[in-house]
Amino acid sequence: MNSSKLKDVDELLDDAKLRKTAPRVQILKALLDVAVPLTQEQIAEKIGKNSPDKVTIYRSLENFVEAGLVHKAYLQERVWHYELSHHCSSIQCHPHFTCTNCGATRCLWGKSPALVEGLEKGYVIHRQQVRLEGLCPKCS
Amino acid sequence: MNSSKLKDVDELLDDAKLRKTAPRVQILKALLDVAVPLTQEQIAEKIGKNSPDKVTIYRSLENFVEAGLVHKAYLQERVWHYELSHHCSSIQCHPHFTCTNCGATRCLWGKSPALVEGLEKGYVIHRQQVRLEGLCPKCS
DNA sequence: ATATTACTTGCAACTCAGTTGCATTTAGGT
DNA sequence: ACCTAAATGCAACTGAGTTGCAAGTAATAT
Repeated sequence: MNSSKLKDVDELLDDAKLRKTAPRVQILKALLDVAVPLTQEQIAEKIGKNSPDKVTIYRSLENFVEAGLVHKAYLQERVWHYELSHHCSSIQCHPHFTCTNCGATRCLWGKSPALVEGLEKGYVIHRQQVRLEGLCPKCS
Repeated sequence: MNSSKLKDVDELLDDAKLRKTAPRVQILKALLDVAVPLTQEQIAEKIGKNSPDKVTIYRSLENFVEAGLVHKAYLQERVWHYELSHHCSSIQCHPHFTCTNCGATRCLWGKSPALVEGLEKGYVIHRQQVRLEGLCPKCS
């Protein structure tokens, strides 16, 4: 926790017009700390023993998603991962690469493929998500 | 159920070196019948009242995935969807478009974006998945 | 054709990420 | 300081998918 980060968190909450509560600050700081998407469980672990209840974490994350602060992605089986959406275009987040051997995930900033084209008239694309599976340098 | 389809199913199972059992034939026929990915529940519904147990459906689908006959995709929240993989490249299935209003899903055959490039040395891509959300012509 | 055996199936009970209901607490305006 | 809508925490729930195990069956060997 450093002061510049705290300021960021305050600004994020202000801009999103969300009340500044302890759990929300804790959760946002946890997300600011890392460069990869986290699950509810990982966030709780990162915050430590005075972490908010898991229900509160889920609800806060949902608030953040509604406010556009956070993106939600499926990376591994049956678990949501959350990450800050700052620096993502609204229509397309960066791709995620997950190693099928060690499970590590990497964000591929600036490597988004072009948006799918050629859809019939009437289709409106709100979001494109790209997920990659394979082996990371350690495991290949 | 028509004979050409039955023949297809037989061939698929033979080629995959899987035993020809009633549940597997029923499930493969259900998948051959449609052009969109189905959930376990939708498959059971499609087969009707003499559908195999849901455990059997899951296990058969898993067998098919291992054999490369079927692809698995997350389209909606927390539910796996399964579809035949015939005519998919092994590294990249076609993208899927899901309407956030009516929930309908469409397969975008032949509209795959280029594979993500520029990964650091050592990364090996086994699979790229693309998911689109937005509005379909009926809902836009 | 029958026996053998490894593979499959079905049931019941379980797991676990995520959700819901509700009583209690708290942020932020008055 | 007070008030009220919004946020929190606990306990109980939901539902997709899984596991263990006994019973059934396809494909092979006899």
